[in-house]
Amino acid sequence: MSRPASENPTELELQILKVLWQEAPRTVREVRDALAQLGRDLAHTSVITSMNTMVAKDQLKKLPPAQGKAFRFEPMLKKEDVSKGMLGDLMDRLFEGSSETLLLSLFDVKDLDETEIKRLRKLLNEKLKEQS
Amino acid sequence: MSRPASENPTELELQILKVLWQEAPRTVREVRDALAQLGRDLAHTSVITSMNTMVAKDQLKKLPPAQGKAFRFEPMLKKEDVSKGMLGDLMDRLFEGSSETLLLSLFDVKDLDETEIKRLRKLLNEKLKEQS
DNA sequence: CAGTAAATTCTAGTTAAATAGAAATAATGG
DNA sequence: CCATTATTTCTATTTAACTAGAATTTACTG
Repeated sequence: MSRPASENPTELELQILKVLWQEAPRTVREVRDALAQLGRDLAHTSVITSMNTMVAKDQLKKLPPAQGKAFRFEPMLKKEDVSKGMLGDLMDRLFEGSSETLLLSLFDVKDLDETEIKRLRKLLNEKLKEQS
Repeated sequence: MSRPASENPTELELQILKVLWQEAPRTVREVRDALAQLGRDLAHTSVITSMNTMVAKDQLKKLPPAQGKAFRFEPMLKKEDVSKGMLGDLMDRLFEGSSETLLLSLFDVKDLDETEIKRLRKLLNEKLKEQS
């Protein structure tokens, strides 16, 4: 046996998805430029290769060219779903599915200041209200 | 160029670390058995190979045999640090470093019930208290 | 002390992920 | 309609991650 394909997007795939979540559809060149902007300077062909495998994985959809010859791509996954998947995965693998343990760990990650904690609390209160 | 080594432990490495966080030091056989218990049934040699690379990565430390001939291993990383690293990484990559966005996503992951939300709120309140 | 049982080391194979060049293709302006 | 230029397709390379067998080493037991 070998390494299994991960359920969630890989690092590059995530970056490409994030670019397309901002605006879609986009051509490979547009995506490449956006990645370069973020400091990920890839060859044009590398981006194509990656995006084509993403199409094969049903992460992207390939649309016919608008005016030129360049295909356009749009995301097939929603940001919320990917976030949900990745965070849920981490929660299961690392925190045994406990949201509390996760929150406790969040305290370590960033030194949350008072304002931030209160904002988080506010979120919880709103969630409580909308649920009852 | 090729695929870069990930900063954080891989899946198998994480499972091995978790076993050793429960109790250490342990021998390869003990770790292997614990993994099998969790449904990850690997050949003895596979576990050795993996644990040796973990030693090379300074994730584990190899201790001399106690009575038999089997080396014992103990974790060099603390659970809190790994959690911090992995969660922080996810927060940066997916939520642009925003703990609020992360918390909002947490709502999607699990349908938190009232009790759970209140427990989370309690955690925040305690954090507030200890910080002032 | 020799044989056995267990552990380790060495070697190797597979797949995923990342990257990119060469060749082929297609659009468009002169 | 042809040459240029951008785009895509095909192919290939590299490394990480995962897995495990063969050969070797080591400890204990009768």
